[in-house]
Amino acid sequence: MSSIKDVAREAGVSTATVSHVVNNTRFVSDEVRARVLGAVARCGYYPNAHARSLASGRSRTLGLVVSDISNPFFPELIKSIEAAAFERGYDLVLSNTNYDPDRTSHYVRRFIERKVAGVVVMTSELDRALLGELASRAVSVVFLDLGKPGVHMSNLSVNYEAGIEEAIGHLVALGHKEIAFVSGPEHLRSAARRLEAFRHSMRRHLPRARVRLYRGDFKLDGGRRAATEMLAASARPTAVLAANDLMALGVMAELRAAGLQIPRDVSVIGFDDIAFAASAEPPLTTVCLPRVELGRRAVDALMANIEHPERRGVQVNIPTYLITRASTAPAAGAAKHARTAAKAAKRGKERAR
Amino acid sequence: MSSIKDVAREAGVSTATVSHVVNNTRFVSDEVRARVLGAVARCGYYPNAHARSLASGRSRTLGLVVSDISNPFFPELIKSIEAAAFERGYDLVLSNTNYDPDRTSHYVRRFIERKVAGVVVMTSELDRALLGELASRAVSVVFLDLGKPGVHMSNLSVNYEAGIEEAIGHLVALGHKEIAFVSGPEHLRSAARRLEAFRHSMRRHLPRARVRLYRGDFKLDGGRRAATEMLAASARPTAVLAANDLMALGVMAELRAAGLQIPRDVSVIGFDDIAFAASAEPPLTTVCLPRVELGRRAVDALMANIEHPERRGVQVNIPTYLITRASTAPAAGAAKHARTAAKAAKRGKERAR
DNA sequence: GCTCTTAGCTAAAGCGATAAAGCTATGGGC
DNA sequence: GCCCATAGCTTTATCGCTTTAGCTAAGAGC
Repeated sequence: MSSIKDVAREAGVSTATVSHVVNNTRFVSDEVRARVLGAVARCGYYPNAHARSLASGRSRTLGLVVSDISNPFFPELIKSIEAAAFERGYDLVLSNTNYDPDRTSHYVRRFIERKVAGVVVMTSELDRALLGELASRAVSVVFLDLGKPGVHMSNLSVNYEAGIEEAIGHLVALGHKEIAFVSGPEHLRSAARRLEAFRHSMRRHLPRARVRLYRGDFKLDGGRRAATEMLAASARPTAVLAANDLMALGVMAELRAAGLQIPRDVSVIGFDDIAFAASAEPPLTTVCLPRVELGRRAVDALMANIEHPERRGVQVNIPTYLITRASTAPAAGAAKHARTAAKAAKRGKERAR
Repeated sequence: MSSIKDVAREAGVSTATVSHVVNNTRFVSDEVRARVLGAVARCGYYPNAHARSLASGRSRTLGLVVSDISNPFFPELIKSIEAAAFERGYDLVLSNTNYDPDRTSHYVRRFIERKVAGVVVMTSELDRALLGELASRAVSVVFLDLGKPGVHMSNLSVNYEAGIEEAIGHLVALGHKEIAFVSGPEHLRSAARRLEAFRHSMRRHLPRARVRLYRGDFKLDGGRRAATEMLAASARPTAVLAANDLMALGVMAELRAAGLQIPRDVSVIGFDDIAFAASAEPPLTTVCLPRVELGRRAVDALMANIEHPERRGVQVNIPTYLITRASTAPAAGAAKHARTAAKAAKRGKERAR
């Protein structure tokens, strides 16, 4: 394919001039500019991005590290990051780590080899050693609750506390005292943060309540299993807060399969506000983690780091807030429905996969 | 950062030798190899991907074009494509077109500039002109129902007919005669193909039935609106087939909100088998479009094109098949034997999975 | 009328790898 | 003992661009 030399020859100018016309890096007279543009069109010239990056030392590429695209939390986030990158003329290289640290470091290495301008880290497998590796090569990084901002590094700090505080406040205001929490995989930082926020809010609102904890997996099934355990226990909680929407949906499905009604018998609150939350049956009350904003601000912060490498990274706070829908209602006596619930639970089991 | 020259100096060899050690492109004595590897480690050497691509003319990058990541059809597909690309040492550049042709061609241009080895096209905004643009620059392409295979181009052909035929057959066996179809946006090829398959199957099974068509948008709301229209009509269909799961879910939600029970009053079948289908209330009977396989085979085909540019692209057939869950039941008033037959079939299917 | 800017271009040195071609011991064949 | 293969490196051209320094002509200043 034709290179800048061919275009230069065709236009009767030097390659430098072609470069300046193509990149608008220097004034070129209208007449010459027109000639160059004509030649570009006639040659079907597309600049070679590799040659360009090699010569300029820059690459207009961002790396994105996520742990699992198929987790409904990510698609919208990725979409917003992709859109922001596109607007700025950056390409996005996607990496899905599947929570695997080896794979993660493999990807980091590739990003370095590619000389990406920056990387957005939306997972916690990427530890401080890897972050250091990136920073030492002047790759800008923006990460999610992975530490403090530093040279080339900005941090997005999600205010889990605010939303969870609102959620617990909401439940307490509705008269709930027996509130269960379905947590995420404990090795995930985001799960730990959510749990911590829950504990904190509970101490504040219901200091003497027993802490009912169920360990989940951030997936539908984890919610299902937690609900099954709840049903098997002697005293059911009147409300459950799940560490993410997927589990909340699982909880609702299992509870309903057991013949309970939501929110009449049990109130359920999720976290994240994935698209399905609003369309669930009943629509799920949930703590919204604004992902579109998160993505946009991630790219904003990254760009600031890229354009001003001398400045330290920034700390960006991402709010969370409660969206009240129909899965929460005033607490009622749970005892009343205990018997029918138990029976229904049996039927539900048979039907369950 | 240190380049191949620094490593060569440090190891006391030529850059060619370093290159051969790093890439395993030629035999190098154990002693020298060890020296080079030592130097690589000491220098913290990471080869510059751009220099490499420029010199070699290859790039180990794939482009992926999708129309909307936030459509639940895509995440799993992307995940499988990403995994296949990673295994082969290729990076994936993601592009989300939002169904916008301008954006799409912008991306194609970038892919060409980047000298991507191949691009996976999972959308139909990318027309034949753009495909030609890619092919003429020796970029391998694999696309979804966008035309015939050709030089550098392979086609993945989804057998919509098979699954929809199964679905209609299933409904007819259950005694349904009034079957409605909720279609997708008509300008999307995949929507058109699904509708066509529906029409064809209906002609086969119920040649004299009135064709009940509702125009949807591939989103939850489209399903909702279609259901609202159904409820408003004088005669309700006894079953509805939606062109994708999202709309099927929307149909179910709206129908239930109107007090109908599924599948007792209306049977619903979706298309795609997104993750949520199995967890819906009731679990959705749907036509599965195996996305993990689709992604894997897309990358396989692409790799074949890349590794054997002289060979013509191939035609890959992707099957679709019905997964029977709990959203379908015999039509009210249907013969009893149909009911038991259907139940038996259902048990068989679920076990088969 | 001569020098000095300045506008507007060109020349050419890299960027960091790959890869074709070339060089030099070493050892086998006879 | 000589020639020739071969193993194992090195030399160096090249990929296609950016970018610094430099060149030239035209107009400004006095």
